[in-house]
Amino acid sequence: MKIYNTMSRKKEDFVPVEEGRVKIYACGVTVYDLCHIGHARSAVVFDVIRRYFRYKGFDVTYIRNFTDIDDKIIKRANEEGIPWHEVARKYTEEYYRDMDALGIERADIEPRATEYINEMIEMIKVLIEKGYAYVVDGDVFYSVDKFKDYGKLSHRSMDELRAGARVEVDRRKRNPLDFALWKASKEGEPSWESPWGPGRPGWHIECSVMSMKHLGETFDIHGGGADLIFPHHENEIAQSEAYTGKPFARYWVHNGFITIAKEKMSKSLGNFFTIRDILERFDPEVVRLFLLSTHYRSPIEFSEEQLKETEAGVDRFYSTVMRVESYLQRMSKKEKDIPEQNRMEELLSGFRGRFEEAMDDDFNTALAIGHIFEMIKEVNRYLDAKPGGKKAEETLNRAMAEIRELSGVLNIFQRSPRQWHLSLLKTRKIGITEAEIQQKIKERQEARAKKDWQRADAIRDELSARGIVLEDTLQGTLWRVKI
RNA sequence: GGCGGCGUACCCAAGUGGCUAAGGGAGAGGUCUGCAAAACCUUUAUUCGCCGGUUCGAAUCCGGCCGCCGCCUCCA
Repeated sequence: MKIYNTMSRKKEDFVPVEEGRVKIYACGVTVYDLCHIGHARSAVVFDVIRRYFRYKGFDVTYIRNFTDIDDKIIKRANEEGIPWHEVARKYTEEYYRDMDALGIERADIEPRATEYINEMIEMIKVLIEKGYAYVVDGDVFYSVDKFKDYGKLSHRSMDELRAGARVEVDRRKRNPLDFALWKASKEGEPSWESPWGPGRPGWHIECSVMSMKHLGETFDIHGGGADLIFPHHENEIAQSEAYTGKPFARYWVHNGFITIAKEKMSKSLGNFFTIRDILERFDPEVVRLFLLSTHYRSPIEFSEEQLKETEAGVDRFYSTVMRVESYLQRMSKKEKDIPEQNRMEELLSGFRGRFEEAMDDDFNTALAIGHIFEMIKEVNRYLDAKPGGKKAEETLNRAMAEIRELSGVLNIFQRSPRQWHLSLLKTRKIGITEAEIQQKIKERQEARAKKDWQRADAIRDELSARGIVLEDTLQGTLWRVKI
């Protein structure tokens, strides 16, 4: 497997610290508000990375943290007039609601910063002892000048960083780039006792502590959104490596941004869509496929248009499943020699290899999805040749099983066509039940039996006006939600 | 200002030295159908922002130019 490492700016062969095991730490969210689609991207990307490692037979430990104490949470608490831990609790719950919907599996360990205050204090103590940190009025700062490799992840020298600095300088810092390990709390703010007085941890220290505690001093993959490269991950490296004297993470994996009108989606620009907003109008599987249709490091331009196109893609899959199921129900038992049989078998036998090749190349989900759609096309083509007999039945079953299994690694295409369409009925807010649709189909069937085309078409038009499409097949009439 | 990335058809998007430049969406024509729908077939890039260069051979490597974006600040 090859993985692009932000540290080396190259794709590297993946060699785990411990054979057969992979330890992943991905930075999660600060729970102070609803998540937007950018958070969803990061979560989906690492969810797939984790699933793919597992598929490859690795014993995976995956950690995703929650930052449950920081300035934004405190600010939010003041705005809403509730305690800070209520804010954290509430938005952690909302996070799960969104991520569960998107098919993101829970991480193996989901640590919260506030559960590790003591460990953070211990680590800060050692950093002070080792001369990497200093105390000023109850604050503790990390001294970046003491860490010779500072800037190695973001590929910037200290001078370059300083030259571009746009922040107001805290005069108490020895170097403007020094960052807080511990922040003294002001009156009324949440605080924990520490050797430096009451305060709370800086942002970066939690990830160093929690990853080390659960994954050891050196682990395999550390990642998150590309905006975390500097300063967050740079600072984590400085803290952790100063503390242990060992390399922190071996592979740094960062996902690209979601853009709107070519600009990065962000809170401050106000150009963001929450996951909640989007799930009001699109099925979660559509969102998931959309996010995986582009390589994880490239930017994705978010648009309604693109989601609609993706929706058509999901529907294409489930339509094919419907078609296969319906065909299998009453296909001819007679063996039939068709040229498509060889073609199908050949394509099918290479499918898994193509899928893995794509995924082994830095998790190229876009290409992998391309291969899945190619197989969907081939299955349809095969059906058009009207194959018959035991061999055809086996071929169809095998093809669908394989498509299902490999799609499962991406956690897409796992439902039944019926579930998909029932879900669409809900998402589209079409006020009609399946029973009502079946009733209409029955009425229309009777009209068709009498060759009363006018009546039959009227029923179909009526349903069509409500967003339901009917399909007459040899095996009966099927319904779908119009895409 | 410094550092980095991107520019592939009408849209999205793989491909980073050599088979016909994947796949999806959209449009047009056709097959199938009572008519449809779905599906399939054909069609829409002799060409990969532009200009040079290296090479037997480049979308892929090098140089220049144009355009867009990101990071250097909290941010997924």
